[in-house]
Amino acid sequence: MVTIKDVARVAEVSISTVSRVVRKQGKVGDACRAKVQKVIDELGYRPNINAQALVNKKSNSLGVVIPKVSMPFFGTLACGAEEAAIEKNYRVLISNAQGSEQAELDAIDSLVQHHCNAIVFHSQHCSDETLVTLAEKISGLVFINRFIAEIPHRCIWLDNNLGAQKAGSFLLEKGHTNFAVITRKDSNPDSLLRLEGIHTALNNANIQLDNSMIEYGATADMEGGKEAVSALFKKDKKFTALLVYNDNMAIGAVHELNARGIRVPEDISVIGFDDMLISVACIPQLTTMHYPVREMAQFATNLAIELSTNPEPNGRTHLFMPHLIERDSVANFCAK
Amino acid sequence: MVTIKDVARVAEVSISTVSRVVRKQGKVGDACRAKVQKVIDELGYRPNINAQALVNKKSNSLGVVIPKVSMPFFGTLACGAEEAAIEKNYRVLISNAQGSEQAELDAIDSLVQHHCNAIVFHSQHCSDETLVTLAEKISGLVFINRFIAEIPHRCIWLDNNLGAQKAGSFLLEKGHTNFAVITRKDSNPDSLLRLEGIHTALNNANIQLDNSMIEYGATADMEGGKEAVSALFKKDKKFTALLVYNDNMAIGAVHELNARGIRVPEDISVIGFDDMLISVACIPQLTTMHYPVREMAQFATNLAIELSTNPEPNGRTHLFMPHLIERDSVANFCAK
DNA sequence: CTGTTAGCGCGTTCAG
DNA sequence: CTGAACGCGCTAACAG
Repeated sequence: MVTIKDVARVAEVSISTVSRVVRKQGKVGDACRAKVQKVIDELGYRPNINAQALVNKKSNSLGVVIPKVSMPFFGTLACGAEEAAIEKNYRVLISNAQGSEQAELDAIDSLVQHHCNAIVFHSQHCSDETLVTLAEKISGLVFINRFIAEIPHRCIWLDNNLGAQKAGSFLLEKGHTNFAVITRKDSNPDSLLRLEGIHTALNNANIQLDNSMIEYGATADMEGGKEAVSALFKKDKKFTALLVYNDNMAIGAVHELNARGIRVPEDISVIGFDDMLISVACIPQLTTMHYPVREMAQFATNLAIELSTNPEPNGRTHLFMPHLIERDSVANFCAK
Repeated sequence: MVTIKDVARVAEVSISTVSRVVRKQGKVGDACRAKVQKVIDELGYRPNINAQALVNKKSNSLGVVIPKVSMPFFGTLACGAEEAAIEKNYRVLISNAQGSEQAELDAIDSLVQHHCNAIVFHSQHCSDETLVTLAEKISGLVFINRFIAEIPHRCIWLDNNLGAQKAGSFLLEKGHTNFAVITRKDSNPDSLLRLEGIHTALNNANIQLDNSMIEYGATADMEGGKEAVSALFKKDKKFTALLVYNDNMAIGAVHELNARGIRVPEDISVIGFDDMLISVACIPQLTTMHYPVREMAQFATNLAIELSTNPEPNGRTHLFMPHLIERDSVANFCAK
C-alpha cells in the first residue's frame, strides 16, 4: 500500500504538500501541484481512510441498523441510505440486529466503536427512553419508522393512520360497506395506528366496524394472513372488503381466499400496505398503500449526516405520507 | 470518547498494560488485570477501531460489492455475508455497484482504501482478466456467482447447468414432451449454462428443442417474462411445459398466461429458477430450483477472511448445487 | 507558497 | 510482569 510518504519522497516534496493537493485545500503552486498529482496518479496513491478517521475524529461512514437486510423492506431501506450516502462521499456499514434490545444496542455500540458519526436506526425492541438516551449520546443518530415525542427532529416516520384512512376511504368510494380487517397479533405502534385510521375512515362514513370483524395473524407474513382469513370464516363472517396490515399478510389472505374458491376482487376486494415488490407477483396484483421507504431512508441519511456535523435541534419532525397504488385486488362493490 | 490513555491514568498503570488486558494476550498479573478490567467496565472503554486498523494494517471488515441491496437476491447475499462476518467479529461494508465496470471498480477501490482485507464481490460487468488482475492485488478478494478458470479457488459458484438439467428432468418425469424456454436476451454466463442444461436433459430423453421454442425477454424481470410469452404465442407455438430463466420472469410468464386464459399448471406447467421469496407470492406458487445464495455468501465470507490472512492458493473450487423446490406450478402432463 | 513539528489512539518492541 | 518509547498514515498548527 503506497502511503503519503512514498509520494512525498518520489515527488520530492514534503508530506504536507502532498496532503494539501490530495485534500484540494491550502495554497500550492501550480507547478508543484501538477508534479505531485502526477506522482499520485502514477503510484495509485489513495489516502488511508483509517488514518484520516483517526486524526479527524470522524470516519465519514454511515451506520445502518436494521433487523435483516434480506427482508425486502429493509433491503430497500439500506439501498436508499446507500444512495444518499454515496452522494456525500460516505461509506455504509450495515448491521443486522434482530430479536432483542440487546442485539440492537450491540449493533449501535459497534458502530460507535467504528466512529460512525451518522447512524440510521430502525429499532424494533428499544423503548422510547432507551432511544432518547442513545440520541443524547450520539448526535448523528436518527430513527426511521418511529416517532418519539421527546426528539421529534430525530425521527423519520410515516403517517400510518392517514395511510389506513386513505385505504378505507378508497374502499368506501368503491361502494363497499362490509369490512373485515386483518392485522398482526403483536400489536406494534404501526398496527395500532393503522387500525385507528381504518376506524376513522369508517366512522366518517357512519359505518361501524365490529371487533369481531378484526382478525389477528400470529406473524406478519403470508402465514399470518392465511390464518386470519381462516379465523374469519370460522366465525362465519360476511364481508366484501378486506383491509390487511401489510402486503405479505394480504397476499397470504388472497391465497387463502383463493383456496376457498373465493375470487379476488370479484367476490372480495383486498387492500394491502407497504407496496413491496412482492405485491405485483400476486395474482391479482395487489392494490396497496405505498410506503416510501427508499425516499425516507435517503432523507434519514442526509439528516443523520447533517446532525452529526451540526447538531442543531430544530423542533421539526419528518413525516412522510403513504399514497394509494391502485392495482387489481379491489373492485367496485356490486350486489349480486 | 474514552481512550486507552484515560483508563491507564485512572487505573494507574501504563497504556501497554491496558492494551494487554484488552487484547487478552501477554502476561499481566491477576490483581493488575482485575483492576484494569474494572476501570474499563466503569468507563465503558472501547478500543478505537480506526486506530487499531492503522497500526495492525488490517481493519477486520468485510466488503460486499453487489449491484443493489434492495434486490432480494442480493439482499439475501448480503445477509448471509453479514451472518458469517459477525461470527468472526468482522464488520460489513456494503457497496452497491451497478451498471458499469467502472462502478464496480470504484467500489472495490473504495473498499481497499478502507483497508478491508476481505471482499466478497458479485461482478456483472468485469471481464475475467480484470478480475484475475484484481485478485492478484487483493488476497482476500473472492468472487461469488462466477467461475474463472485461472483462479478457481477464489470462486464460489453454482452449477447452473446441473440445475437446469434437474428442472428439465423433473418436467420429463411429469410426462411432458413439448417444451418452451424463456431466457434473458443479454446472454450472461448463467443463462447460457442454464440453456445448455436444458438441452442436455432433453437430449438425454431424445427430445429436440427447436430454436423457435426459445424466446427471449429484454429484461430478466416480470416484464421480460410476459413479453417472451407473448412472443411465443405470436409464433403460435404449442407446448405444455415452460422452463424459465428465473423466478421473476417465470412469474411474469404466469401472469401473461393467466391473462390469456391459460391455466397454470393445468394447461401449462411452469418452472422457475432461484427460489426467491417472491415465488411463493404467485398463484400458483412457483415450482423452482433453489439457489442457496445465503449459504454461498456465508461460505464466501469465510473464504475471503481465510484468504486475507493466509493466502494459500489451493486449487480447489467451490461449487454449489441447486435443488428442486416442488410447489404448485407444475402438473403431470395429461392429454386432453 | 512550502516544510517542520506534534499528535490522533493504539500495538509493539525492548529495557527494566 | 510492567512501562517507556516509537511509529502506523495522516492532518493541523506553526515557521520560514
